[in-house]
Amino acid sequence: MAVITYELEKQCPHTGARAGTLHTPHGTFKTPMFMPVGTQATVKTLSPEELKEMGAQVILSNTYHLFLRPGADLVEEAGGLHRFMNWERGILTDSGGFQVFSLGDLRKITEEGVQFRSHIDGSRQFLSPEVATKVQEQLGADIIMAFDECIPYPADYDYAKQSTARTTRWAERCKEALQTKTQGMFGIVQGGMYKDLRERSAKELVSLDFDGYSIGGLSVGEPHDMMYEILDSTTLYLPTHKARYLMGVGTPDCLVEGVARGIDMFDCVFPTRVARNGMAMTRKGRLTVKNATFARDWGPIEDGCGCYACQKYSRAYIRHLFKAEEMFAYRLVSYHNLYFLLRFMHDMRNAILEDRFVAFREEFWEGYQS
RNA sequence: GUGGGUAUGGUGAAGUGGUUAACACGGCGGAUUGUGGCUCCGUUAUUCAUGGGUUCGAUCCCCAUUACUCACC
Repeated sequence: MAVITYELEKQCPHTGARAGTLHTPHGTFKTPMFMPVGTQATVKTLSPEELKEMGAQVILSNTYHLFLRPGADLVEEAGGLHRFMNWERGILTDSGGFQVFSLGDLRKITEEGVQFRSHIDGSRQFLSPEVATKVQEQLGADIIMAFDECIPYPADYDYAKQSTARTTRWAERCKEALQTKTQGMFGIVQGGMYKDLRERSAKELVSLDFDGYSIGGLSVGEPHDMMYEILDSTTLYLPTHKARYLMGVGTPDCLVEGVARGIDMFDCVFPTRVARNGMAMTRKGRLTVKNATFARDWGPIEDGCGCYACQKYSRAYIRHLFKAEEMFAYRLVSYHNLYFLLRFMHDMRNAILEDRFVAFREEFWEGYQS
């Protein structure tokens, strides 16, 4: 019996949208879901209590960062990530594959794994399917990710082809390296922007029988339409009885379209990162609270929002905090953005369950300005 | 009171007798999608304290005024 299982509750008859539940050792969660990102064993600026109160279910943390600091041994000694960071709900750890490519300097990739320099102290480091799996076992997340290579965009066909093939071989090695019986593992579909490579990657990973499937290498700079097309030609080959996770996607428009294409899980730094830069997310689109036009705006970030920030503080006050570079500014907008997205996913799920997802999608696009 | 020095955008400051007056910070916009709170991009002085003069031409040279500043009494 697998530790991570997905149960399909309802599928939209007109689109690929699905509502379901995800069973994990730390609880059963509702999908489609958005997973806040807590890179260094903390969702920046927010406490676990706050995350719970806004309805966060699974959060994502990071192998790459925790491997470098404080180290997997230390987290294991602490009793695992859940105890270390005081989060009793679900945790998913990214494998480090993406970070090695986006953060590490002087990386050298071989069949064996990736050599890179730490972005913290420049020291030489090495990650491979076996190391990443071992580290993630020590971290103790409910869901661990296979070690992959995220192909940049654009990438030529030959490179994408050989990289994707290697990611598949690495996935196989991750599966073999996995020892624990209390953690599930997802494989990551790659293939760049090439449909045939996506198909092949998906089919090969499915044959390895993972607990769920991630779609990686998207939202890396390609046009949205291209991403949607590739999504369509990927989910086609994924089993319906397992969770599908679109990595790194988190703007409302992409979430709606991702859900419409049968995605169950998403994660993204977007809501929390832009929050720290003074941008709030709303149903109508982005709102740059630090803009001068809000200097004397006494209303909340978003009318009708039930979040703590909107209940208690004005745009004018939050703008002031940003101009003064006060930390509370980051907290308030991070809170709002995550609350907004979690609420948004919740609403989408209900729409699917109540057979009105198509209308939900239409209404969304009518009111949203990207 | 006497003698000297300095006056350039919101701030700190470069600069030259001759088309569009550096740069930094700040301000104002924008970017941000498997997280450095970082960063990146664009924009921001019809004008060089005020008034007069020299000159074909003055932010730059001369005079006066004003302000600030240093030294001495």
